[in-house]
Amino acid sequence: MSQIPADSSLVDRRAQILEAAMVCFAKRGFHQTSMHDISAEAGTSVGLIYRYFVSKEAVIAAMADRHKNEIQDLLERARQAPTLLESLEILFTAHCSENSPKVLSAFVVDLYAEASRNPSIADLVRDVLQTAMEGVTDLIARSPEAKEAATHGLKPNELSELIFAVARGMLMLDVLQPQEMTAAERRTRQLEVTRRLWRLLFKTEHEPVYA
Amino acid sequence: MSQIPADSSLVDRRAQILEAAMVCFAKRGFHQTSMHDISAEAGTSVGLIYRYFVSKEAVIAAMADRHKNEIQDLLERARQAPTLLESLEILFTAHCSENSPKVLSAFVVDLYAEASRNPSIADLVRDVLQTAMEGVTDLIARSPEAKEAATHGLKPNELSELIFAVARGMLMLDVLQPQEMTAAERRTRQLEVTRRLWRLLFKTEHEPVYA
Amino acid sequence: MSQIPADSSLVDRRAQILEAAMVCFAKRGFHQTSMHDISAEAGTSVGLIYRYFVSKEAVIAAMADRHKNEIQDLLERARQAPTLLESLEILFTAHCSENSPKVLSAFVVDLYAEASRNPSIADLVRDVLQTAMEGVTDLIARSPEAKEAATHGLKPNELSELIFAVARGMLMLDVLQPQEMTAAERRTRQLEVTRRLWRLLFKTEHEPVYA
Amino acid sequence: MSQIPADSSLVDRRAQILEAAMVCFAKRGFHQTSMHDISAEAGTSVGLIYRYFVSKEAVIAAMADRHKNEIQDLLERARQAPTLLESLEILFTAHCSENSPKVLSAFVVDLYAEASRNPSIADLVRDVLQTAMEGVTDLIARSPEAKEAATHGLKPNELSELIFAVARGMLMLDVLQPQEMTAAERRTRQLEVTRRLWRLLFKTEHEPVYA
DNA sequence: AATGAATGAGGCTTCATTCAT
DNA sequence: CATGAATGAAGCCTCATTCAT
Repeated sequence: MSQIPADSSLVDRRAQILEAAMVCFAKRGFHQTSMHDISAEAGTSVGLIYRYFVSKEAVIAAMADRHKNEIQDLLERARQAPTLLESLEILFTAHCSENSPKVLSAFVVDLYAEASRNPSIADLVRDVLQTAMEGVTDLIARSPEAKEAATHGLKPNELSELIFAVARGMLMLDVLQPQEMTAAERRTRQLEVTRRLWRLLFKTEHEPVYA
Repeated sequence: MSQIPADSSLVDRRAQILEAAMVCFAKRGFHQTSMHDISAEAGTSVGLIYRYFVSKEAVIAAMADRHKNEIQDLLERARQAPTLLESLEILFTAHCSENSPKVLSAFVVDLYAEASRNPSIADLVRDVLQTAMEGVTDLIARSPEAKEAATHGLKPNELSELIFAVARGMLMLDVLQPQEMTAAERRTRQLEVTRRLWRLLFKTEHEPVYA
Repeated sequence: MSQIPADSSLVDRRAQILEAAMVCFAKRGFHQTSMHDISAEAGTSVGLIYRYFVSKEAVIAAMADRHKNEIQDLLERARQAPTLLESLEILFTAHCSENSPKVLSAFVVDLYAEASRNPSIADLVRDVLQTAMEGVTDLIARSPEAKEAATHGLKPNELSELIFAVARGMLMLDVLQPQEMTAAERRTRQLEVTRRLWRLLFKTEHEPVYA
Repeated sequence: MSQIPADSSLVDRRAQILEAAMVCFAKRGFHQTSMHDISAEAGTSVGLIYRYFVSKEAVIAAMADRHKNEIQDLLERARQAPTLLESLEILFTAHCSENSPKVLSAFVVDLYAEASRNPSIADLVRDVLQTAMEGVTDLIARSPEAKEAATHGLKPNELSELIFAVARGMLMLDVLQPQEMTAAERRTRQLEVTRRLWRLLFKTEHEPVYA
């Protein structure tokens, strides 16, 4: 029943360490997180991390890479959604999910901060962004909502740029929310503003019903 | 009663150190910047910093505070502008200025990252944001453009929220730009997208002419 | 009673590991060589080394012991040589041989350095030295060259002491030679000076012809 | 009375640390000596060492440099001696002196070991050696002992080479001496063999009287 | 027998902070 | 006021050694 992956331990360990690193990075930031913090969170020894990562730098890079994959998965899931607006919602509320922490706003902001001084991180983030934006541009181009509606003379990629700008801006705002706020509350706050743009852009009369 | 030295060395020194700190923080981030880095940039000794700031933490806090003042000054200047769109432009291109570095995108992103784990910074940033947004809300409320135009049924504060979200989002994008890009180029890039929203919101037919 | 496996895997493994250790030790020195270095050079796992050696210390000790055996073999071969000078040459150019590395100058110098702080190594090195010197003393005592010639009133063991001192001194010089120098070139350099002493001591008129 | 050097603290500290390093290096070798060892021996904090040396590597390099200076001083003192043999004795018994440890045999052997894998150390040691040998070659050339005597047809530099080889070889032997042996005893042992060569080379009938 | 994942102590280095001058 | 030498805790990383498989 339970499938055992061939290279289980190796893959699992890496993933386990990255999971722990994500928690620490989101909580304390890259450079306030010590290798000891990560190993403690992962429940391993410090030395073990170096079996899977050459350096702390490499953990950060791998983390960034994982983020890239998460976003790609997210994009894939977004593509499956029946309507454009639902796609956007999937894409832009992942960081307000109760579930296992995959895309956390504090982490993303830190990632951009890191990108500002680490060219290889900058390249990666730019790449993620471009892929995601192209995905959304594509979604818009295919979307009946966007087609029918007069989108104010804006081209799909221009719409996409605006949508991503607002999403990033709201994610940035998210890190200011008090710790007490639940994921659901934060999600509501995010969508409130973001949807306002979407409506505007796509002149939708009737909103889809979200769970 | 108490004499306030208008430009005493005390004030100058503080400002000089903060100026140096800003350069370092933008270049390396808060936690990669050492006190020695700051003192070297300021051309003073390490010990001197401790005469004006109780700790590194305090330098960061003061830095955040300086940022608050910068934003308030900016807001003041924005209020002087003849049109709403010009006001917005002043407000949201300060970080692409050639001049002495007062509002730098890398610094702002770092500030938000810091806010995500330092409640007192978070409070301050929230405060700055609220003040600025109220200012813009007010500008919108008074603006003939916003009044005349059908602003899609959105209230001034809702418009303001959108405008700020896009501005933050574009600032975040700014840190990804390659180092070689000049301030002017980055400014163009920022405005290109941001103005698209403004036009949309305010249905302006004819753009103001910028230099 | 107890069967001694002539070339059992146990013996081979040990030898294989020691061979690898010699390469590493000569290249990096005892204490810069990690157990992983040795296992990698030997093409085995780290754990395996601990099946044959109780600790890294033990590898060094065994290495020293191997050196002792090498020197004894060398001495034996030296004894077979037809003339005293040929014997000496065999003895004192082993470290300039192209062949598999058995006596390497860098290793020997490191061994003496180690001896200076590890009494058991010091004992062993002293022992090796004494055995070899006694061997040479004996060779001299039996040698017609040394007998006939007026050896300046020096006794065989005094001659031997001088010969060994110069040989050690030249070996020490050998480690300073640039890496590019071939074994043959280094050999020439060694013999040039060393032979000068031999000639002096034994007043040989006609040199033996070396290859 | 006591002269205070202008840049006392800076020079003193460096010297103090190097002095401590020499003690540690001679006792444990370069790579078994930790920075903590050095700081403890010097009676300072670990961090302070980094105010005067960029890295441990730099301490070793400075140490090697100090050695170079010591040898040059020694050479100068050797030049002052009335006879060649006295000069040689000064030069080749420095490492058996009771006084503050300036040239220690264990350190020198370690230095050669280090030279075998660190090209910049090798360069320095080669340089020291060449300077010293040229000095001795010069002393020989000027020496009446060497001139009058038939030096076996050997040229001054050839004599010098032999003398240095034996001296190095005896220094190497010195590290094998048990710890209990006093400096005086070791000195006697060194000279016993070394002088035998000198006598041989210079055919001196009457020895100078040593203390 | 053999492997290599795992451990954790310890080494090098940095850096916020203090304090004598 | 100002300096920068000094401290020592803490961070990153390595490595000898163990042990489950």
